[in-house]
Amino acid sequence: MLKILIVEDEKPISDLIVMNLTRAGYKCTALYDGESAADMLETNNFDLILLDIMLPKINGYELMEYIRPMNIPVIFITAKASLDDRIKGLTSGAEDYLVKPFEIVELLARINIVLRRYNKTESILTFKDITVDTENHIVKKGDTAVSLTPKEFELLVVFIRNKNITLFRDRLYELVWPELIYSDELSETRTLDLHIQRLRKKLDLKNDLKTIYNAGYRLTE
Amino acid sequence: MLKILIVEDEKPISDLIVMNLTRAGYKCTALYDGESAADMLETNNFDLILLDIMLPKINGYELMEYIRPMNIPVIFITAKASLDDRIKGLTSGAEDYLVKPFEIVELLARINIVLRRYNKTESILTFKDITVDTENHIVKKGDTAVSLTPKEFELLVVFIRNKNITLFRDRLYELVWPELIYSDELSETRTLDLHIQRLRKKLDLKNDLKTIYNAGYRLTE
DNA sequence: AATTTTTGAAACAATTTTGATACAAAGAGG
DNA sequence: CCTCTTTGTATCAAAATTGTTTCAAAAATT
Repeated sequence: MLKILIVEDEKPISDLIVMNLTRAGYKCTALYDGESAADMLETNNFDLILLDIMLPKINGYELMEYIRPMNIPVIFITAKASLDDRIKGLTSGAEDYLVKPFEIVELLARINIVLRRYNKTESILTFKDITVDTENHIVKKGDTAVSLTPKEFELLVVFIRNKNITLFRDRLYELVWPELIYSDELSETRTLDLHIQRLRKKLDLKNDLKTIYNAGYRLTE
Repeated sequence: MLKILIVEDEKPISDLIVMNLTRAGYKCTALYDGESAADMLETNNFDLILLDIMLPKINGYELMEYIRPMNIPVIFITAKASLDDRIKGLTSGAEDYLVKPFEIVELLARINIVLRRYNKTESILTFKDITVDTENHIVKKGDTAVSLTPKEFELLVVFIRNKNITLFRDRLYELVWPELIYSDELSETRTLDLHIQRLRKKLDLKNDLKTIYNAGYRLTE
C-alpha cells in the first residue's frame, strides 16, 4: 500500500483529502505544520507528499529543500494562483501543483500521474477478494485465476484505481477506448455496457459495480 | 462566463473558432503566436486553452511546458495527424487533441467534456443529515445511501444550494426543466409537484421542504 | 493459411425515469 | 359553508437509458 504524507494546516481540507485518499486505497499520514513533517520524514518513508505552501513554523518551500535530496515526489497545494508561486513551486522541484479549491477527482488523477512517473504505481491492485497483478496481467478471484481479455482487464484496472468514484460514461470511453474519442458519435453503441456486463459476469460484481443512471458506473466497496 | 484562450496563427481558422465559441457563450481571446500567449498567461486567467502546435516564436509543445503547472486544461489543435504528434500531445499533458480540419460541433463537444472534467464547483453539499456528493452523484441520509433519479438529484441540489430561500415555481422550472421554458404554458401539469413529493418521501423532508402557497417551495433549516 | 480469441455493431429486451392526466385534498376568501 | 384556486397523489404510458443476445469483422495465435 502506497504511503502519502499530507502536510496541510487547514484541518477541514486535510480531513477531506485524507478521507478520499484513504478510500482510494492509500495509506495516509496527516500533519499540520512543517516542523513535524520534517521530523516525520527523518524516520518514515513516503511514496508521495502533498505539501501546502503556507504552513506554520517551516513553510512549504523551506520544507521542500529538506525533501529534495530524498527523491520523493511532491505535489504542492496552495490557495494562491500567482505566477510567483507557480515558478517557485516548480523550480523548487515539485512534480505538480494544485490550486485550492480543487476537485478530488483532479487530485487523484494528478497523484496517479506523478506516482506513475516515479514508477511507484502499485503493481498489485485489490478489490475485496479480487487481485489484479498489473505487471503480469493476472486476475484472481479468491484463489482461482480468472482470464480477462485485454479490454476487460483495462476496464477493471480503471475501476479499481478509481474505486468509490463515479466514472462517467464519456470518461470511461476516454480512458479505455481513447481511439474512439475521435469518432463522431461518442459511441451510440452498447460497447461499454457490453464490457461491463462481461466484467460483472466473470468476477461476480453485480452488487459492487453499480450503474449510476444517466451518469456512468461506480465500483463501490 | 468561461474564458477561453485561442492560440492559432492561421487567422481564418482562429476567426472561425472565435466566432463560434463566442456564439456558444464563451469569452474568447485570440493570439497568434506562442510568445504573446505566454505573456498573456502571466497576467490573465483562463478556463481553457486551444493551442495550435505549429506556432511562430514559441511552438505549442514549448508553451505547453509553461502552461502545465498552471492547471489549465489544454486542447491541442494540429494539422498533422501523425501518431507521433498524438502521443506527444497527450503525454505533454494536453487534455485532448483535434486534427484540422475539424467540425465546430466536434470542437464544442470536446470543450464541454474537458471543462466539465475541470469543473470547479463545490462538490459536497449538506443539509442537516443529508449529504450530496455532486461529483459522484451520491446522496446520503445519515449513513445510508439514497438513490435519486437525475431530475430528483438536480432538484435537490438546487434546493440545498438555495436553502432558506423561497424558490418560485417558475424559477424551479427554469433551473431544473430548462428544456420546458419554451413550451407554451409554463407547465399546467403537476410535474414539479410530483418531484417535490418524491423528494419529500425519499429523504423524509416533510417538515423541511415547505410549500409556500401561491409561490413555490422553500427548504428551511 | 487455418483456427481461435477478442472486439464491438446491430437489434432487441428490460428497466428506469419522466411527466401527462385525472382526481382528491387543502387553502383563501367571501 | 360554498366556491375558486392551488397543491398533493395515484396511475399509467411514453421516453430515455441500460442490459442482453447474436454474429461478423478484426486481431491474435497456432
